[in-house]
Amino acid sequence: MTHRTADERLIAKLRERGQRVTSQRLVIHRTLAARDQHVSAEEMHAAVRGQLPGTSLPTVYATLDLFEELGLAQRVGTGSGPVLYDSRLAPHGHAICRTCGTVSDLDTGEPPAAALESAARAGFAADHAQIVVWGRCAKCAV
Amino acid sequence: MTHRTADERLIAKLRERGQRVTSQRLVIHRTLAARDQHVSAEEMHAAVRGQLPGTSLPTVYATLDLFEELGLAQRVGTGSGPVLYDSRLAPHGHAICRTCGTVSDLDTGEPPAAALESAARAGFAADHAQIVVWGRCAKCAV
DNA sequence: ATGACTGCAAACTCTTTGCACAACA
DNA sequence: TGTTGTGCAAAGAGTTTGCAGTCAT
Repeated sequence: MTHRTADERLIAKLRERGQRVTSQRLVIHRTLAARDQHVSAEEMHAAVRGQLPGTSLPTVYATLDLFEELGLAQRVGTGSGPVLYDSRLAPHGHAICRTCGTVSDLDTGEPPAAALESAARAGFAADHAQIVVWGRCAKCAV
Repeated sequence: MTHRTADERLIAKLRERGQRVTSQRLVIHRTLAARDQHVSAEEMHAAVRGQLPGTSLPTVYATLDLFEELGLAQRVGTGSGPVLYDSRLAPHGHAICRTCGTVSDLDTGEPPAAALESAARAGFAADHAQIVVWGRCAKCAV
């Protein structure tokens, strides 16, 4: 996806909700899309400061939260260390190393229907599903 | 599983590693097993203080971490709020409400083979897999 | 012009660490 | 008796909040 179309999708979503298009939001969105990888708020802050000096960490947090609400990013809770935000929206999972905490992507395909059915049965309106795998990465293998 | 056999499994694992059997470990283990549900360290602390007053929060954290290493509990990172520990070791998933943060169990069956294969291909030694579903719970549905 | 957004600083929550004492082996 | 484990207090990491000023609309 080009900058142009990615920007336009963000702008459309913001306008739709009467929210403002700011340079911080544009830059953070581009940075997220360019990585196509999970990023922490701190990492995003560091990356964005290069392009837009003075950008604050609270703004990065607020913006990533906003993107999650807009469906442009997905939160990944690892259970240790900071929350990560992922711009890769196609279904995929994450492998978390118990030793070094590194998170890597997994090609897992669609989540099993049983999970979504079980959620629906409980009256839970699911909008995202992912598989999380725990273990030791190649580097940390015993 | 009775108290007796659950205790003995813990004791065996501790002895195996030359670690000590303390009343804190026994009580926390029983409390975790009795709930058969995800619990935060704070919740565990509150529950344990009733039976063993004076138990400290750092000890609860250390003990839950130890149980995870022993394979007696599983860490669940929700991405918002505290980490939860789960004593239900049979494969199941978690549904996390974006609004109220409540986590509920899902009967998801076995994790898809594709996920574990993808992990193995990357040299990742997986010991646990779970499905995480995001959305709105019945109470918070729009 | 006006209200949403931002930056700054401080507060807050959750978790870990350092150290002296207690208690399992 | 020798350590491992515990409690306490304090520090640390990550995230959120309050408020004054800025900027998109």
